[in-house]
Amino acid sequence: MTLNDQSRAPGRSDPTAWVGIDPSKDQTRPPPLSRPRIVRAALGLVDEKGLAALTMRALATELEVSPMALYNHVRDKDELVDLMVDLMLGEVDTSVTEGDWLTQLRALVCSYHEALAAHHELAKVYSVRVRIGPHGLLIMERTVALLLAAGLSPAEASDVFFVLFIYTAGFQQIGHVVPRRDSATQEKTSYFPPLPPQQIPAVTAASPHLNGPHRPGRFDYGLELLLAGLQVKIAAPEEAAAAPQ
Amino acid sequence: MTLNDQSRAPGRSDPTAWVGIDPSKDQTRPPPLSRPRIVRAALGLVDEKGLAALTMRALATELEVSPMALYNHVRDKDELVDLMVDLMLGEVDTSVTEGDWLTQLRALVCSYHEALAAHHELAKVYSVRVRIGPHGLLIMERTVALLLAAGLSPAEASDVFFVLFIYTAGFQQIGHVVPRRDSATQEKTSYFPPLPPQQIPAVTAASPHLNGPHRPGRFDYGLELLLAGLQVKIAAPEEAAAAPQ
DNA sequence: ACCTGAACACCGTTCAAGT
DNA sequence: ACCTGAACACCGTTCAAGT
Repeated sequence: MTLNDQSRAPGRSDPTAWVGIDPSKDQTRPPPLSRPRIVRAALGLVDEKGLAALTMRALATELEVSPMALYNHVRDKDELVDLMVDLMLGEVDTSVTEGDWLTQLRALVCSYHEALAAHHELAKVYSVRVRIGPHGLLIMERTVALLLAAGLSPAEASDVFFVLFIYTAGFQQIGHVVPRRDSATQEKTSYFPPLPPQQIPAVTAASPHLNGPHRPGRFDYGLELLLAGLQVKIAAPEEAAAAPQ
Repeated sequence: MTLNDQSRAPGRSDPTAWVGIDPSKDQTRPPPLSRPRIVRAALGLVDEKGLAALTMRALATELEVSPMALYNHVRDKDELVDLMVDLMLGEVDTSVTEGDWLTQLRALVCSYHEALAAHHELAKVYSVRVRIGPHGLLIMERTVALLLAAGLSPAEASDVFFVLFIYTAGFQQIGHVVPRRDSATQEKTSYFPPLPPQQIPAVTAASPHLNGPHRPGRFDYGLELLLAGLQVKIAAPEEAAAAPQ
């Protein structure tokens, strides 16, 4: 369940050993191309240089290989991204079984959050679509199982799963308020367009908290909000079915 | 507050009238290029053909103009997208002032959700970053004001704003589980990789609800979860400050 | 089976030139 | 001031050819 899970083809000896090259400095004579090696290199590239830097051509030069060589191991860029996401999700700890369902659920979602935060450039890719892989399926299974254990119906457990999933994934992509560039001076200005403060008193009052990156405990705060609401729904399942609107 | 808000340059007469062309079929002699006309055409293009179809070149041919003509009205594609997002956010109804803060907040978030759902291809763009415009700022102001009216501190109101914002925007991008393509047969298979059902009992039990697009009331369900949690926090503000984890 | 170079059909954007 | 065509520096991917 670590990053290295997919990295070693079992039973294959080090191909650089017989040449007498120190295997620790494997940059000099790179190991042969393989699906796991490509995926790990791609994740490293995105972590280091951002999602926009992920280019089949750039990845190929990183691996010291022709761009087209990649296509022998990966159908296209879409499939590569799917594999990268599942590699990232392999870092999620799904093995916690101590405590009640709420404790386990909180631990699971927090671990999911931490895996996404550790690769938050890749996490942005959720925006497009989710093609679920083995690790993603395992997380799904554990989450839904805990919600069923809490007494929810399969339909309601699915709804809650999606809410938790959407909040956690969305947290990585949304909300980082970027300062605007002043169209004339090119300089970064305030994060909101020039409006007199008296027209936006609430934003002005909360300005230091609304600006900039997320404050450290913000994810946990929202998660507790969701879990508190969940406990309310479980305690009073009748009127919770339909929204009062 | 409608789509047409930016569309009419005030006091400009119809440039096709003097030629004797029926202004209703304005496709024959297009009106002169302008920032609002470009932005509306771009939004129409994305709504109709998807986000990937938004190309400066495609937009230019849609407007029957050279690609480079657009750059006289728009700095680059990034700025165009910002303008499109703010046009979309102009559809949000921020004028509801009846009822208590909770009623107003629910109405505001629902209207926000509906605007995004009406242009859900464009809504995906939130993934990258948010460059807030005048309409976005107005929504921010109304939301934070309602939360302050509910008795929250500026810091906590900011946290809640982001949670609502992340959930609503994230709902448009995340969770649509796409079926995988079988790597051999090219046919769409189940949305999860082939694992024996006894290894994923919870997913199997909830399978009809987890698969496919979101069920109709799912957004409202998650919103009520959040609002229920919010009411709990407001009722017991002391221990709510720090997450128990 | 795996890798390569050349080429195709695209992008966003710069630039010099037109009116 | 506004628009144009040509060109630049990129993309992902197909194809025919090599070993």
